[in-house]
Amino acid sequence: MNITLPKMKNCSDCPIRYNAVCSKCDEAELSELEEIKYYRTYDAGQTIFFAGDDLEFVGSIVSGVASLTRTMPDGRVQMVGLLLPSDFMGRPNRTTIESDIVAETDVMLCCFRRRPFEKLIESTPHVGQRLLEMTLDELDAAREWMLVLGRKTAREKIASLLSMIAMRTASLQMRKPTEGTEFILPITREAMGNYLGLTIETVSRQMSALKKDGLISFDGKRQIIVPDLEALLAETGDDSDGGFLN
Amino acid sequence: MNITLPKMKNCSDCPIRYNAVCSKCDEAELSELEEIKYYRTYDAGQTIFFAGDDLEFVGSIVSGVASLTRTMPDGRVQMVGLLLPSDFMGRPNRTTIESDIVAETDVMLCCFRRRPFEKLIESTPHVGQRLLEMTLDELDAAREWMLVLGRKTAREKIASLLSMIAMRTASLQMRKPTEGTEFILPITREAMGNYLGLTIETVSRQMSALKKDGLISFDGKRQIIVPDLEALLAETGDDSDGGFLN
DNA sequence: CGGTCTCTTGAAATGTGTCAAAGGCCGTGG
DNA sequence: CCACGGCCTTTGACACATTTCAAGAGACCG
Repeated sequence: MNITLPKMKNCSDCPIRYNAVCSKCDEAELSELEEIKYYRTYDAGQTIFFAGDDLEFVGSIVSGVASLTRTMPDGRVQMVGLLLPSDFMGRPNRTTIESDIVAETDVMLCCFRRRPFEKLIESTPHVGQRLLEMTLDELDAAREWMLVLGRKTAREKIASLLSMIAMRTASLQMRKPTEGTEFILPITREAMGNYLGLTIETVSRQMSALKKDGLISFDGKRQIIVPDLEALLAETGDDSDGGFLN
Repeated sequence: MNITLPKMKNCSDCPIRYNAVCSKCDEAELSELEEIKYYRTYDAGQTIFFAGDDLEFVGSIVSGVASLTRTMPDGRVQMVGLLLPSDFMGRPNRTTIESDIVAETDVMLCCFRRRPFEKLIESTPHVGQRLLEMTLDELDAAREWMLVLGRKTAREKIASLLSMIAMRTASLQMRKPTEGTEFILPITREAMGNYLGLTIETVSRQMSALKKDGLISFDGKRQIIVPDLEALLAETGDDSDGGFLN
């Protein structure tokens, strides 16, 4: 899954300028950041960090999708986070990382070496405040996911994942999500299974079942068409349109 | 499950002074906090906030245990967080709360009305910095739990929960956890099930199985004795002593 | 056009849930 | 002091969803 990487020179051109950890920064703060930032790119499938690695840098996803996964000694894998453009990767004040971080698609990162970034948090409050907000949002998302993992059926899990991606895609495109939506699944069946705590066979079966019931259809393996998002949301087990639509 | 509530007048007597959101504050900052703080107590079983409630205050757990739970429309329940002494409850910059918060034991809170606290975060950086640290730790814990929920068997789930509580108890008592430990389970079987994504019957069966295998024994229903913590850890499916022991 | 990888589908195995009943603990009231 | 009722927990039998094991289909690439 190749995605053209944005070409940029400075922060004002940056596609995630108003969503990333730097979004609250004024011009002065931004130029401080600009001095220490650097870009890195990864190909789909490449591992950005291995669990246990020294966390030499932190940064923002500029484009692409990366996953955080934990692996048990016997090989069972659970995805514990999905990093999308503008999401922050790594954490200050921690020298090692405890999950693998893998580029699910081609990924471009805006990086800061960890130490200088930590100092920057102390000196420029807006970065710390924004990072707190983003971390709280991630915590909410993680908790939402705990409900999915702990209590939902396989069909509800798949519907939840597809709805989440559909909602996000629709909102990026500034469209009312009520009518039909289509999007490209940025992850493989295996990644879906690892995200949802299911085997790939179960993922496949439930995808087929949703298709048979007319809730989704495919265009190829990855392009998903959702003719009626509300109908799909009804399959998630959550409150109908649980606050998403309005 | 009753716990005697600490009697205090000011922050310097506070049992969580060096762990809570205020732990980085100097004297000046502390007296600012002191002016706006107030205490509240709840009986075991009482709900502190209902999902959807207006978040009028935030605060720290001074003593006791509270849980965060989400409930699906059909009644399925998943616990998404367990708040222990010094943990922070609520979040700044969010007007409503999306989980129920329930006192699992008698609970004492140190509260701040939300608005003044939000202002305080902007003015006293140490509070915000500490809150960021604590939130990042919670996020790590939530991710750890996603692995438990998504990929572990019932037996491994129970072993993970018991190990976690045993480790924490041992470290509070400043004891090497290697040899025997005993502790009081602060939660009911139902709460265990809700935490682990299991029914109470499965919890009960697995507890019995662990007992039959000599990994734990009971003294009453709630007092748990762990003769050999490493043996219990080996049942969690994680790396043997995964960084906990040292 | 053969090889590899991902995905789909089928049949059987199994772990956990569901339904049901009984046991233990504890406070209340006779 | 004992009996009663309520609540939490345990245990059993059976049902069922998901996993496991296995084979085949489809897509992509050299």
